[in-house]
Amino acid sequence: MAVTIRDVARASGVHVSTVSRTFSAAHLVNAQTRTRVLAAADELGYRPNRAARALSTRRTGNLGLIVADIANPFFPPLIKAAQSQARARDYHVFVADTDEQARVEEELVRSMAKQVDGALLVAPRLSNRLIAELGRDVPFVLVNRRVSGLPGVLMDVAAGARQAVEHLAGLGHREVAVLTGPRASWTSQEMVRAAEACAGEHGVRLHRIGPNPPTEEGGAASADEVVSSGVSAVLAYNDMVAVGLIQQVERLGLTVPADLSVVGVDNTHAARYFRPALTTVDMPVAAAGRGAIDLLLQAVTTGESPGTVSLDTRLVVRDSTARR
Amino acid sequence: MAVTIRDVARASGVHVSTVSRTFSAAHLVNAQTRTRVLAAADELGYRPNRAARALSTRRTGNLGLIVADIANPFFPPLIKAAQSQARARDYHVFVADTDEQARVEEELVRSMAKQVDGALLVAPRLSNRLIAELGRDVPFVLVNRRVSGLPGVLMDVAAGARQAVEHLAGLGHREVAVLTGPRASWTSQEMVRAAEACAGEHGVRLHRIGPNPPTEEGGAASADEVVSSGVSAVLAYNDMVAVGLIQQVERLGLTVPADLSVVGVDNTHAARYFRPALTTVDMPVAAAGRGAIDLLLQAVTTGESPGTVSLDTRLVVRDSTARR
DNA sequence: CATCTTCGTGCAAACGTTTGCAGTACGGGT
DNA sequence: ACCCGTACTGCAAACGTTTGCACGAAGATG
Repeated sequence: MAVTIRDVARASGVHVSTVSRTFSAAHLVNAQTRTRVLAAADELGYRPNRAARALSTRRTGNLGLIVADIANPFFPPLIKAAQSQARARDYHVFVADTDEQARVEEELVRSMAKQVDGALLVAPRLSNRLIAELGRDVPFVLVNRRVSGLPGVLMDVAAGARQAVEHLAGLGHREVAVLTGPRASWTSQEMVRAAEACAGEHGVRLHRIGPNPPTEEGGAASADEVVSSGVSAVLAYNDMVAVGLIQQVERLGLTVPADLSVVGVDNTHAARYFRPALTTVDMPVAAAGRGAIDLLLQAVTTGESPGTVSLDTRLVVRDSTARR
Repeated sequence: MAVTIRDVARASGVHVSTVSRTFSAAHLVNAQTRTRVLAAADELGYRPNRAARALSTRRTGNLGLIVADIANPFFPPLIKAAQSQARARDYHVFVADTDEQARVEEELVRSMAKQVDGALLVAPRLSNRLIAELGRDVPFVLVNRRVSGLPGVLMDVAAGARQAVEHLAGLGHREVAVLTGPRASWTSQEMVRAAEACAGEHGVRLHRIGPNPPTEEGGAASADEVVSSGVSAVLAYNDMVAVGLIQQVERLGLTVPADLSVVGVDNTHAARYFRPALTTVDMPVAAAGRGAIDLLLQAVTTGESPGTVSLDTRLVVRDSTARR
């Protein structure tokens, strides 16, 4: 039925091993034979069978990519970049979605472990301990999570948070709330840590409100607390939270940015077309996706764990923040 | 290294074939042996090797899912639904992104063909002829595209478009523009066809403007033409186009919906939080994803092509449309 | 000219499953 | 007592590759 290496061998008058080598180690075969084999392969429409190859080499050519929620606009550009980077290296990517649940995440990792050469864990919700444990089964690269001994790509959200707080301080805000994200989110922890340190330096009092689900609903739900806390500015865990918050406080009769300044994080597409357009921390999502794939493939092929790389973030000022 | 069927066989004192059968055809093995084997497997942490299985059965257990652009908010909920449906049936899903380019799409299908048991083509940009041709290599299910002989899931956007036109007609609009999408988009064709028929019935004149890229930029770019055409209402190819259009016409000094009513399509997340909140046609995206996977697995396992199913759409009225 | 490399190729044994076939044991029907 | 069917299990040949090893033919070296 399907055309195999054997058909190609027959058609070009060489042994199957030679055909195999023309595809997997071209330099080992004579240039003339190679072109002959390639011609025959092309003619017959031969495509190597990855399953068979996987069986021999113990490499599947597949990578896993686990995210909390594909529908969260933070992830698609990252997935897209990772995907195309992997494809360029002739790897396929399984994308899986954990619905923000640590249990599902663990289950996914376990079930993927044996069928991929490595996996990307993006903003995982698992405990460090469990991540380290699972990391013994499959090569991992973490995105936005730091676990000692495991390679990772971090977006330096701390720098962005500092810029945000300075920006707000510069606008005269002295009482600022930070809406934290999921408890297990490294990004959230970093953000809060940096914001607190920076607030101290600028004479700003920081109110911590959270944890909040990383969604519009999460933002909306904390509107009351924000209002009653008397702050004049908010740094939200992400753009969706910011949007949810803004909508709700406007329903309560406030205006953004006149009555309340709001800063988001992620610089998702939505931040640009929401009204007021969101001041937000830009995250280098595509670069992170590409970089993570590079690290992962390095780990997979060399067997040793590459280090951790950190990418810059920066504040993008738009219309949701104003002088107090 | 990894624990294989052979280890389990040894540990439980049976032949490998019996172990194999315990996992792939449990009814063929004695209940006692089965529990013994399962115990051993569990103890050793055995997981069947899918590549090896694929080699024997000629089934990979993988499905392909090809979309035009993961970052287009229309797709993630569909991907998510398809993904989880497939996972529940013990299939894995490769997601790939064509960047809206037919050539890339063709290449992707070809390269996936031999490594998946079937593929979902969502809103493909390829020609019918090519789709039919590629369909001979792999079982396909199409979403939002009708190609005779191939199974598909269609969202009845025509019905939604009719409702939209009736809605606008009811608000007193007599000159309406329709911003068409990519030339190869079945959705766009359906939408225009239905809108035209319906416009005729309600004494509305329909101006066709396009094709437009299915993005905000696409919408923004057609703002001039919309304004100069003198229409009082617009039906846009999708929500992103609608948003882009609205932003641009507001830059030109108009107000939506006071000066121009705009209807989107897709009912993406953004439609809800954009200001003005978008009147739009709701698409049953998750249901389509699940349904498409079901059809695909049916095609894969029975070998015969299931039919085409059509899902309802409906107009959701929000704040971007008003009486003329 | 003998010896040593290098290069290109073939041979055959893996890789971990599945599955058609054959064999055994047992219980029931005649 | 015999035969047959059923239920289970083992045997071994696939599935399509890769890869260590061996071998022969040149070419290089002394």
